[in-house]
Amino acid sequence: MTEQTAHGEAWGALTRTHAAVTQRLQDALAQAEFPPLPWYEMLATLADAPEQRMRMGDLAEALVITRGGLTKLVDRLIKAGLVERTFCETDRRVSYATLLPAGAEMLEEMRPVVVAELEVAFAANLSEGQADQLCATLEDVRSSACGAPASPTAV
Amino acid sequence: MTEQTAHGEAWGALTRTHAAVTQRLQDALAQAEFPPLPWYEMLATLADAPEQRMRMGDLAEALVITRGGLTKLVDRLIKAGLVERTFCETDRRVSYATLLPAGAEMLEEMRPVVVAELEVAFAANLSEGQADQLCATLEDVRSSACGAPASPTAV
DNA sequence: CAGAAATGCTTTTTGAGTCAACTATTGTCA
DNA sequence: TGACAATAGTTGACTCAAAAAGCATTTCTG
Repeated sequence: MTEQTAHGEAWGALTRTHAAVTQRLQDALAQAEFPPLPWYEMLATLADAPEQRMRMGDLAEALVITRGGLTKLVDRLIKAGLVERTFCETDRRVSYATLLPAGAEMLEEMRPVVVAELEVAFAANLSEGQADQLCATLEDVRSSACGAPASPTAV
Repeated sequence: MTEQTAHGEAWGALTRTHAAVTQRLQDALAQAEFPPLPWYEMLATLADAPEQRMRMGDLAEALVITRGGLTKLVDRLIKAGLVERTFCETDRRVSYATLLPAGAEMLEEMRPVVVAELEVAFAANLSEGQADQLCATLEDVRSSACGAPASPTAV
């Protein structure tokens, strides 16, 4: 009766599955002597962005980490020569993380490793349609979770 | 073309959804001035266990953290008087984390908060059947993810 | 057009978690 | 039996990330 509800079970499954897949990706990257998973996610996100750059705040949101955490993550990627910090002409508060050619190269080296692991994790027991269905369901849950809290702080 | 594959999308959805629900639970507990989520998970896991106790190694696996991490987590719960460390008569290497009455009480106080948030996150857009389906699919993915690596270290 | 509020990012601090090394106990097998 | 390996857990050094405070710039408002 840990959670006793079906939703509790779903929550547990979500946690365990996320942990298992994450672990798998991290292990695969580490074994190939590639940078850690957050680096890959950042490179991949920037590669998709217009002009291959993003504002710090937007990037933090995309990567699901705090702004403070992103600042330091970007620092590490800069030190590795994969990314650079550029600035906005019209608003001098904002700074961009901009993908460098070396970062794009690294991304292309890492991508097959990540894709292969995802194939194993997702494709093994799931049809194409099931994967799409999973996506849709998860997004439903996510959007629900982003709403107002259930416990209205009471009085 | 971040991931360009359907599985990449599924991976992204999994990550975002997990983060959103986790954040929601953490916020709700913090606002109610309750202990953090890992404490709840530990209390709930122990409450389900036979004799309300578990070996350290098993508990670590159930909570998806390392043994070293669990040792310290248990230390904190012990300091809070919610749990105690007990020992095995027949194998003096093993120690148990054992739920104390105060821990069981705390669990019952926390449970409604967590359940309410999970209801909102999962029940809002999901039927009962869909939730079960989600569970099953996630478990499939998890079991696939626990298999051997895809990139066979090459040569 | 000042002064105040809001925005964007960084810095600092703090705390939790991982990893590797270590102790203690039990199991194996020659 | 006695040495060696395997298992269970803890400890300490380190890394990573979150939270809160801080600084600079921009926007809003009277």
